[in-house]
Amino acid sequence: MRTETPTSPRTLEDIAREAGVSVATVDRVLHGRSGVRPDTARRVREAVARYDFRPLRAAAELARAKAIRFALIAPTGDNIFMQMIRDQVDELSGWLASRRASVETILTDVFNPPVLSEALESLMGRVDGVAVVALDHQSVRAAIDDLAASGMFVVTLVSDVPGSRRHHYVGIDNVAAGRTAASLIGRLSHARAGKIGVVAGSQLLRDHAERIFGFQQVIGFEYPNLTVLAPVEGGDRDSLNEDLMARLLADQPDLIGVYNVGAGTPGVAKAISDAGRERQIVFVAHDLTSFTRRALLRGVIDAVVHQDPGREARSAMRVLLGLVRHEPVLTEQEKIPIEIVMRDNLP
Amino acid sequence: MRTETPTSPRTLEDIAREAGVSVATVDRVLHGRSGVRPDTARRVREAVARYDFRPLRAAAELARAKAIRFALIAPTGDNIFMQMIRDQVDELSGWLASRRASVETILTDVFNPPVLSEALESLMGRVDGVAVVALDHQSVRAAIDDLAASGMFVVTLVSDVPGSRRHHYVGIDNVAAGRTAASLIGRLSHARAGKIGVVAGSQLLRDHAERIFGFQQVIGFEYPNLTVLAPVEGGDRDSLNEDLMARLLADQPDLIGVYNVGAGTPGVAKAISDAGRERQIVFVAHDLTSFTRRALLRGVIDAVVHQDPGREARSAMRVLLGLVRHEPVLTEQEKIPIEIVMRDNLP
DNA sequence: CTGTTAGCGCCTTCAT
DNA sequence: ATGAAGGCGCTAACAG
Repeated sequence: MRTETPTSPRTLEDIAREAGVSVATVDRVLHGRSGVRPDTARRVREAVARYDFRPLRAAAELARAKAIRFALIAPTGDNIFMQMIRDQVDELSGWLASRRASVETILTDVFNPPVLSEALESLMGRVDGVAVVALDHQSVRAAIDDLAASGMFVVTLVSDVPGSRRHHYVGIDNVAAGRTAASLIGRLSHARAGKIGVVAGSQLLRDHAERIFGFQQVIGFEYPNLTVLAPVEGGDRDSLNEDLMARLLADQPDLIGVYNVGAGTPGVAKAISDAGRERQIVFVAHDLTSFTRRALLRGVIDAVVHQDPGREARSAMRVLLGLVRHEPVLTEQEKIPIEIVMRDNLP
Repeated sequence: MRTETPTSPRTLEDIAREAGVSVATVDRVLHGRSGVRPDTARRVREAVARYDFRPLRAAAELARAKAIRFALIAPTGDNIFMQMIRDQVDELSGWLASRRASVETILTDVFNPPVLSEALESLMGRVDGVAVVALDHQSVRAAIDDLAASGMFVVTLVSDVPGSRRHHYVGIDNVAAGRTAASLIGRLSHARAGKIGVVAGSQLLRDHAERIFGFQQVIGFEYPNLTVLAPVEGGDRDSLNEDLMARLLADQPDLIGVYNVGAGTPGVAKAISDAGRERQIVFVAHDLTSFTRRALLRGVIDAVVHQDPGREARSAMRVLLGLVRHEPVLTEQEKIPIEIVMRDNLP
């Protein structure tokens, strides 16, 4: 049995001949430009439909070919996951170059609203699109809206700014990610009763806040045997996280699970190891890095809730390029899945 | 702080001028074609390097532009996952058409080696590349080798044929998938002791055999409390699977987990539900479908080991197109991850 | 061994 | 409202 998808047969010129008009007119109809009598437009559309005509992308690209400039705004500092994002974007430079496009990476203190919004504003008129790891704050939202209003394309990355006029968000559904972490801890803790510690970077980060929300929701509804302690905030830093975690372990003898919402996982892990509680505590963290990979293999971490930085980087650049070229965004393909990584499906 | 990736500045012609040669010579060097004196080649390469020159893809594509034909060989029958693969490939027809390419889907009895290899042989000279869901059998391997030798590109899909000359395999690591299923069942069964049932389609299918291997390995080494029963084979059919599963449940009162390696999950699920053992048995199956999605939500299935059919379809077509155009395959980007899907990270 | 040149299919002024 | 024609950058056939 066979299903065929024949090659679209002809070119603009064939369609033009078929419809009894010139190529320029076909082009106008194809791009919905004005200046075509409704009647001729119809004839053209019919010819297009009859042959299932699709303009050859390569030719269109070549004919347009203008240099395009993008920017990536990402946090300074040693957050490994953010480094991976930056590296992955850098690795796209070849891909972009062969399309007459380029990215410029701007590192900034993302935790500081005025600094971040100034970095955004500084791009006005200098680039065609920006991908930004953003804090969800009034002034940041305003800056994004400004840029969008000026005709620039804005994509939020990893953490969203929902109220804003950003054109697209590239990242996981963080509420669902929190729920996922909760059900992992719930199911891996064997119906024992006890307390669950939550370590976050800052609840001002929308992704962190959303994860905590989803986490509490599922534990609260489905695991009455478990109690979620109030989240502690360590600013995504190892040293602070280690102190906070050590105190938690000392204060809560019946702690049976830990959820680290943000970065700084090595600090949390160290405190757990130093307390000699590795095997007794179910530990779920985010994002696969060289550290979390080793910790999974050693059994310190039980599961990682992951988002693929390579995929996010590619998606961001692909979406920006598509927006600039007025191509439709394939939402299905651009959705970033929440990945559960345990020892045996380590990629 | 800023990192810049400037747009590659110029065109073939600029490089030619810079190197004091003609565009044709630059083109030759760029594509490693013969007929260039080593010395001039060096000068060209230097100019290319100096400007970090990248040829504009769109122009190259346009200049080459030949119609390309692909085929997909997939199983007949009502296997939902295979339907999804077919649908996803069909949905790429627009993407392909705008690149002067097309796919033809050929349905065949993949379980039958002679039929499958004949279907493969029939493509000889008719298409430029084929993606095939293959049985790992002597005659199939021979057919693949024949096609490859004739200059056709062959990609195996979902299930690999390792000994053959196929150019690429698009699909998950099935041994790792089996290990993943095992550690899910092991960890979700709360250290209880008991038996684990395994239902497969056929051990002649390489993917099924590999999954079983990985599964037994992990349960054997890491969960001494669990015993894996001999796999039963239901040919991926619901009705047969249901019977087999019902018998298993009747015969094994201490059955605490079930791993369904292939399709026909509804049959297995029905037997478990009818026996009233939904809550007591840890059930892990493969591939997210409308059925497994509902079963996850209802709690009948505890976890699904998934591979994304859309991603596989796109990867297969992208790789084939790349092979035909002699572009390098980005192995990193084309790797298909093993996804763990539980209720809370349902996409 | 190297250079010249005519396209590839579409977009975009500029005329009409 | 419509058409004619010159590019866009690269490839490949043909000349030298």
